[in-house]
Amino acid sequence: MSDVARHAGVSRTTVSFVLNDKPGAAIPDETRRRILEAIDELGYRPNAGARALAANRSGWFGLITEIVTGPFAAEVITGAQSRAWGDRRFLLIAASEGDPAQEAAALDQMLEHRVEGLLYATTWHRAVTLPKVAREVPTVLVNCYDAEGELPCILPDEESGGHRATRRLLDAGHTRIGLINLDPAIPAAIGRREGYERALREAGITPDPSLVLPGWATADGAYTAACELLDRPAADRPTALFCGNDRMAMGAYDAIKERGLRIPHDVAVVGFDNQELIAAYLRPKLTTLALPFEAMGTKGVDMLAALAAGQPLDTHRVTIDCPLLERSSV
Amino acid sequence: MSDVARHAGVSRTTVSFVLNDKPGAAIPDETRRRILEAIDELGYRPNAGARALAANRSGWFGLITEIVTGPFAAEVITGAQSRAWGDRRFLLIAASEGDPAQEAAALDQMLEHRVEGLLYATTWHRAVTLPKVAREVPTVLVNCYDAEGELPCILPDEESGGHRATRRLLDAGHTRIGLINLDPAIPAAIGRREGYERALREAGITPDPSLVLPGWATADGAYTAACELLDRPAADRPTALFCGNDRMAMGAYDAIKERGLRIPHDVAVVGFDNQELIAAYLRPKLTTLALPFEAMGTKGVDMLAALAAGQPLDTHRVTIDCPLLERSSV
DNA sequence: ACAAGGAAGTAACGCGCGTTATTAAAGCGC
DNA sequence: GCGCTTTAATAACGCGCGTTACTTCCTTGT
Repeated sequence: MSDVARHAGVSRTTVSFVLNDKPGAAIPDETRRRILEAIDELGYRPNAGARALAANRSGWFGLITEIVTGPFAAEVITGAQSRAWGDRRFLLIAASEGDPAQEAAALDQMLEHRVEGLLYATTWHRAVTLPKVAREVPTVLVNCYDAEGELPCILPDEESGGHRATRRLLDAGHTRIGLINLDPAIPAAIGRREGYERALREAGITPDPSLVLPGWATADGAYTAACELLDRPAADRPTALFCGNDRMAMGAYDAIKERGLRIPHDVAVVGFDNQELIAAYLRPKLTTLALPFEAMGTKGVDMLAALAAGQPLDTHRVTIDCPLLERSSV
Repeated sequence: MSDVARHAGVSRTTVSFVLNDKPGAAIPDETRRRILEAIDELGYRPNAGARALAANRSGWFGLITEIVTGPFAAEVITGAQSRAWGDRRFLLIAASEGDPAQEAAALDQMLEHRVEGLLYATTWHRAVTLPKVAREVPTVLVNCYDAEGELPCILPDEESGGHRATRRLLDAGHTRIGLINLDPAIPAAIGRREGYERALREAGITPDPSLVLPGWATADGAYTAACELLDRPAADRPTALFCGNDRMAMGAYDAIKERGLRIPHDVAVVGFDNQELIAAYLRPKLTTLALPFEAMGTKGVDMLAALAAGQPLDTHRVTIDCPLLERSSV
């Protein structure tokens, strides 16, 4: 920077002023031009670390995920990344791999790097408890919530997702709709079932509990559940299946095809999660709901930016819609 | 740090010495203990940015990928991450999204952050040309190579992968093995075919070109190719299919099942890429080869660390084996 | 007794930059 | 010509730390 100043025949301070567009500093166009020219000629590049030190503003946000591998974390990263870079902020990413020791180490490093905020994302919607050092810095939870309800969090709107899926099947003329659910105790299963039942009631149909079976989040479990539903007498048999996730839809597909039934003519299927590799390559392609991971990532950075700037949050608990992706299974 | 020094009754220099285990500095245990105690009591945490500035060693490596989403990039990140954190180095990750402007912007930021090395990873094995600013810093290519052959690169060993897959099928007793290949012009397709033919020749079988069909990297293309192979007269019909990737194996599965043939009893299948969501959930589960993305990521960081330390590289072009994952389709 | 040498610790500079207070020059009204 | 304001630019300090050169005190050997 001193070289640039010398080259342009000004002081280092002046260079700093044009570099930062310092408001209140009166720099004639001619001087500014000379400086920019010198920067260009010398190939000068400001040192981000030194700027951070001097300005007491690191520009870093931390992002802790359970696993980096896996489509979900990657989407959160993508969303957070794009939003952060656009704002000239940067993401220090770490994976805890579910190991508290690694998580603590990651947290330590982040604090040493003086992150201005922390994003904590989980693979599936659930409750978490953070180490208390995390309180030293603004923190936002993504796809999870803390039991005490103290930290702001961003969650998928499971209920409206369940409603939207069911509604889609109702619109296609189905009235007996089976729900092959996840583990019934987890928030996703609870919310989606609520949405499912609300959609039915709104259509004047009383939800039939015998049409709701757990599929235990596996293709095999869903296959078993689907077999049970499809082997009922014609009058009791559902003409559509809403599956808790896409892997389960895969199992359901097998059960349906095995019986010589066609998708979607005989049985329609809606999945959940939009795992591209499954949903887009099943035959026929699977209509499913997407978990809004990318949107959750960008929203997380937004909230962090607000918190880091000392602004209050309008909402402590944000839910984001799960959009329906139409393919060919309905 | 000054607070810690005052609290422990020593100078800041001494604190720095114990913090960095400065060799040659004689610190009595008693003094060291007092200092560590003060650190603990005051909750002192060194400022990573300031250390980097003073030591003139940022500790950052840059990682540029085409897409963050998608299983491949995520694995590279995982591998690089774990290796880097273990070495107290950190990864500044950016996605180019295939956009040269974004790529240039990312590169700029990385250089401003004074990365000590750059990892450039692509989604599929191919040639690339980097912007020349990338030459300002040690660079290693991952899953790609530069046409000039100047930059060190890490590539999957496609040939040995093709050999291993074919060998597995030969060992299971198959002698007529169909190859439903990727776009025949890309390095992956060429290498794998070479390995396939070498394995056949080693088993005393002359490769039959009519058994090699392009599947164009899609499930539909592979379905078509598989149909063509399976509809041949029994004597010409392959009893095993080696598919260019797992999505194509999916298409092959459909063709096989449609004909009432069983996997693996009537037709065995081997895929490539190990896309967990497909391979592990197809029924039966798919035996496939894994692209060693994670290993490539860790190796990349290793090479970068060596380069950043000024050590020469033993090999300019590293290939890494593609391990076989046995499941139930052979 | 004294020199030599090691142990323990420190003052002071510099890393690359942002920022504040201050100065010097230029413009303006009378 | 003199005061006053605006414009243009700078010297100097501090951010939090690593490091070098230097000082002081204590042993040890003869």
